[in-house]
Amino acid sequence: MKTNSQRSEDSRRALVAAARDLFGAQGYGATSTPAIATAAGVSRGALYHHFADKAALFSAVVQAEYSRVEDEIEHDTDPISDTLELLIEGGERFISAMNDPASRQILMVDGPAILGAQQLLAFDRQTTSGSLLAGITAAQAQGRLPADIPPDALASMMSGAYDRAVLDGFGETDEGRLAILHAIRSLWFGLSKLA
Amino acid sequence: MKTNSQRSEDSRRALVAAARDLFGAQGYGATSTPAIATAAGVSRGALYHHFADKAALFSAVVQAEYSRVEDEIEHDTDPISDTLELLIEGGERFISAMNDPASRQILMVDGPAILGAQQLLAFDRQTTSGSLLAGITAAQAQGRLPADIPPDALASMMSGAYDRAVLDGFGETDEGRLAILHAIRSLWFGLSKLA
DNA sequence: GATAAAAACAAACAGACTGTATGTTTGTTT
DNA sequence: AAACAAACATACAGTCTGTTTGTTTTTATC
Repeated sequence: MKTNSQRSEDSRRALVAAARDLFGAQGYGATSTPAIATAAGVSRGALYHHFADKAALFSAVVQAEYSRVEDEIEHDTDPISDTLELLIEGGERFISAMNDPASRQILMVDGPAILGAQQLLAFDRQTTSGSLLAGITAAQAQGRLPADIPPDALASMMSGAYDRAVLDGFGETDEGRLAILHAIRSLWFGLSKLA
Repeated sequence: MKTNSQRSEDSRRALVAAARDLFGAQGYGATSTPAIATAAGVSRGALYHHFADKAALFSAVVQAEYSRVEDEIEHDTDPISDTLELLIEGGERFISAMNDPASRQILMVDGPAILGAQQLLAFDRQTTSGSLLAGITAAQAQGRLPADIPPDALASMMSGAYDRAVLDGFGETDEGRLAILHAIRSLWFGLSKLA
C-alpha cells in the first residue's frame, strides 16, 4: 500500500523519463502518446491525468533537461577570478554539456517549434543565456569587455553561436571541439582588445 | 484550354504560396493539408499529386524562402573592396532580410524540426552560411582575420549568432537593430585585432 | 479529327493519433 | 466503515495524414 502522492510522483517521473528518451531519439512529431504511456508502464489516461496535453508533457521534459544541463555546467566549478576566463570556461562547459543528441533534439530542435521560440528563449534566458549575460556585465564592469556593447544583444548572439556550434556537430569530435574552443577564445579575446 | 505543364505549374505555385502563408503564420504543426489545399484553390488530391507528403511541400516552401532571402541580401550589393567591411555589411543585410516573422518561423523554427537539423543546415551552408564562410576565408587570406581560426567553425558560430539575434526580436526595433549592428561590428573588429 | 494513352485532379477510404468522457480502482478522511 | 477524493483505465468522437480508386482534361497516335 503506497501513499497517494508517492503513486502520483512515480507515474509522473516514469512518464517524463520515458518521454525524454522517445522525444530525444525520434523527435516530438514521431513520438505518439500511446508509445510514451507504454514505455512508462502506465495508461494513456494517466498521462492525460498528469498533463494537460502532449505539449505540456514536452514542456516538463524541457524543464527537466534544462536543469540537467545547468547542473552539469555548474558541477565542480572552480572559482576563477578573471571574468574573461570565466566566460571562456563557461562556453567550454556548455559545449561539453550539450554533447548528447537527445538533449540537442529536445532543447534546440523541437523546443522552439513546439513551445514557441518566445517561451523557449525565456527558459534559456533563465539558465544558460542568463549566466552568460551576468558574465558579460561583470566583465564590462571590470573593463575587460567594451562597455558600449548592449550586453543583452551580445549574450543573445553568443548563446546562439554556441547552440549552432554544437548543432553543427563540432562538439562530437576532438578536432571539432578544439576548433570551437579556439573560436570562442578568439571571439572573447578579440572583444577584450576593444575595451 | 491550357497546356498541361502550365496547369501543373499553376497548381504547384498556388500550393507553395498558400503553404508559405499558413506555415509562416501558424507553424507547421497547426497547419493542415485540407487548409492548404482550400487556400490554394485545389483539392487535397492535387497536393498529393505534386508532393510526396506534407513534409515535401514544406521542403519546397523552405527552398523558395531561402531563394527569396538570398535574393534580398544580394540585391543592389555595391562592390566593397575591404573584406572586413564586406562581412559586416553581409551581417547587416541578413538581419534586415530576416525581418519577417513568417520567414523566421519557416526557416529557423519549423525548418530544423521538420526537415531535420542536418538537412536544413546543409541548405544553410549552400546559401547564407556559405557566403559567410567565403567571406571569412577571403579575410583570412588578406590578413584581416586571424588565420589560425578554423573558418568553418567560425562561420557556423557567427551564422548561429545572427539567427539568434533576429529570433530574439532584436531586428524588429530600431534600438534592437542598432544594438545588433554594434555587436556585429565589435565581434568582427575584435577578431581583426588578433590577426 | 477520332481515339487511345497519360497526366492532372477529385473523391472516397483506411489507419492512426489526440483529447475527452465515462467508468473503475486505490487511497484518504471522518 | 462509509463517504469522499484522487489516480488511473477504457471507450469514444473528431481530425488528420496518406492511399486508393475514379473522373476529367490534355497529349499522342492513327
